[in-house]
Amino acid sequence: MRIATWNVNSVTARLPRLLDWLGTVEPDVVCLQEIKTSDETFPSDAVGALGYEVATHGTGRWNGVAILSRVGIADERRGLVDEPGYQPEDAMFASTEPRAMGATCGGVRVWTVYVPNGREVGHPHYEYKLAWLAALRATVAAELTERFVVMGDFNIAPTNDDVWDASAVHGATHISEPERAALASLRDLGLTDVVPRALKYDTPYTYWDYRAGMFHKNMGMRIDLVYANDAVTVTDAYVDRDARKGTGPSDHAPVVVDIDL
DNA sequence: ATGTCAGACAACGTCTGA
Repeated sequence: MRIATWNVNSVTARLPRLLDWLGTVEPDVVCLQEIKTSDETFPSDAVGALGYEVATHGTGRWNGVAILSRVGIADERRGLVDEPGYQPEDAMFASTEPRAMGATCGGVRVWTVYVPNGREVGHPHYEYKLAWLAALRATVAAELTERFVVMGDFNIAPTNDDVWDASAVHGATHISEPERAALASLRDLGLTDVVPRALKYDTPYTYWDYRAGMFHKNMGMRIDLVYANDAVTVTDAYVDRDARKGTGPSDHAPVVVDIDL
């Protein structure tokens, strides 16, 4: 079975590329992030024409996740256990955002996650990020089944080797010790970081900023991660760097993983 | 590194977020 994760940075803007990519790579299950559509406006018909069932968790302008599957979708669950919300300074209340959902596809319990960015270390959004990761851990702990995979845009580079230049990263988010400790805490549940092959260079980065020619200089980060338990046997994993090339790409490349059941 | 995107709102530019 082939599973994949991709932050598409708007499924509407990316639809032609997404459809081409589905036809070429032929994944069985795809976790999407930053769909930036509501459940009602997700292009389910276009994706469905390729044989995929769709489950979405989106509200519109920002965030949003989805699972596409051609091996069935059951037991959908949206949101985390006691999920924290974000409260901007000018807001009266904190509100939760559509950043996580799970479903059982082809005998594997699959979660797609879009971890909050954090903005800057010490920013309220950074505290939100850490609280959100704690809720993710609690959710995963309660959800662990025989075959389990959580994948998505974690907005954390697990080690300094996963960043082109650790000293240049924005506001030191993505590389801070508390963020990395949150990843380690997830692994402590029995999950393994499935590190993909790079298709070019020796660095399996998954994200390159749109600006300043970062992609062509290979100044990127590995922040799109696949965490699987031991019941999942990985036979191959790669970053589909080709999907970051050309006209109108997302700023993230997909991670594609082949597993034996 | 801060050079690009995307979406919403009401435009034909400005804001927010990444």
